[in-house]
Amino acid sequence: MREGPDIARIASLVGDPARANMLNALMGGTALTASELALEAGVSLPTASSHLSKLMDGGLLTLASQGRHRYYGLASPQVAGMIEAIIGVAEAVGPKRVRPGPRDAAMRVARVCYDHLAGEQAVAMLDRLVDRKVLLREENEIRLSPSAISHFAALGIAIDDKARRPVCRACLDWSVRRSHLAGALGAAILDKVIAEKWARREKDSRAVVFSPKGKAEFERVFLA
Amino acid sequence: MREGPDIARIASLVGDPARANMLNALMGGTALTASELALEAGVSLPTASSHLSKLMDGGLLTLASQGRHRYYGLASPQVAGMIEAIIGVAEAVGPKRVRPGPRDAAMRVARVCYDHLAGEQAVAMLDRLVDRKVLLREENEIRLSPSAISHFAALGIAIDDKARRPVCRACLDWSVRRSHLAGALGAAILDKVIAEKWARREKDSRAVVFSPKGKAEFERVFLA
DNA sequence: GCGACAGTTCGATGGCGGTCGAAACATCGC
DNA sequence: GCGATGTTTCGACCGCCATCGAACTGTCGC
Repeated sequence: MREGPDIARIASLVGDPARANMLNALMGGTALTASELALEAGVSLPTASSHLSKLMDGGLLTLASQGRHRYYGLASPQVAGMIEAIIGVAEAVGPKRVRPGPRDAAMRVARVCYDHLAGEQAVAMLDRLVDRKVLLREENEIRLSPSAISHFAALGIAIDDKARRPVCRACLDWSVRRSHLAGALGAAILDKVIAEKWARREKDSRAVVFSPKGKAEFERVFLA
Repeated sequence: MREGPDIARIASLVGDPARANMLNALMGGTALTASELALEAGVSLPTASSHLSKLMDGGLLTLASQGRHRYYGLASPQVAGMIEAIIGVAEAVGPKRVRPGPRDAAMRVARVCYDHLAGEQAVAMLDRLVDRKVLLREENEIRLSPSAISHFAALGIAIDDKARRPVCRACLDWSVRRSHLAGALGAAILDKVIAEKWARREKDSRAVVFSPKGKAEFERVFLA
């Protein structure tokens, strides 16, 4: 009966289907407006608004007002991590709806996780960067090697290791059971993958689909 | 509106205060009976029973019947990991009830996590075992070094690397932000700590409190 | 200024689910 | 067998909360 942190409060926020759908949508990393989230969750605008204010109260979301638009996003990578953990259990526990459809398969290969790349490709990339000693992996933390800054600069990715946000972070993958690269660097790499049009984001999904040529380029640059 | 795994279903199971208390209690690692869990959650027996069957349906618990006793335990380390992740967010988000009381402080130093030791002491122990190359850490996995079996045998811990359960696993700590040792070996070490009376489990809490002498012994053996 | 659009607040409704007491069921000790 | 103890099932009650329509607030374009 003694209780530490109010875990039920947090979990029940995620426990409503409408809110869960919203959070799931926000796992894509881009902040969304109330109307978009209402559509995503399949509820009316007033209902969505009520849910959003609850999620705000609970500290799970951040809000950025821009004119008459209000963009909601996940409050922190930690929240994203929690949701991934819940997804992991739901996957493991409810293989009832086992339709490993094309979208599901695509998700395993590559998907967006908050603001960086996840999935088999992302796991392989981190492994390779560590092998090549561009990044140094120690326990669950990842650090830049001395050569990292010039290495990424050559790819057109500027690393600002003075920024408040950690440059590298390990993020556990739920499909593969290993880490991929999160943090500012992970985000920058995802940006590059999209900007170079190596891959495009699947509409209404976290899946990231590489074009044949894009895949080859990505592998040449990050997996060679 | 498209949905992958049923995340709301899982989260709502954790989202009820009574069930959250039960799960929290089971994070201690020992399986408990329905009556104990009812007491823990502060509800009547029928209510507890109903909650327990829901948690079973949801795949979060396992059940071991022994005569007229029925012992409930967490279904998997993955479930334990999810709960730790939720606790982490609840801690981060709700610093309203900031009473870093003695119990909380003790929890940070050492506590039980499912069936193994967590907290600062546990993190330090894993670091040291890796430094001494008894264990090998690679990404998020931990492996035995060739010398590990004899090393632990000398401490009275037999390692069965043929068993189905992984011997070593990394488990992320929510207080410290790094890994500690889980898996069969982690469990065996916790057993030893308790059996040697180096520490005792705080009543009704996950905290593990070392005696002065026990702490010295533990540090001599694992942190030297 | 005014109309259009984005979003929130209010009020009323409905249903799901948590709650308990009583009774049924199961297993133990003897 | 019998009573005692642990546990689940049943039935009824109650409250909370998700839901929506309508009205209100705020911001933009012009």
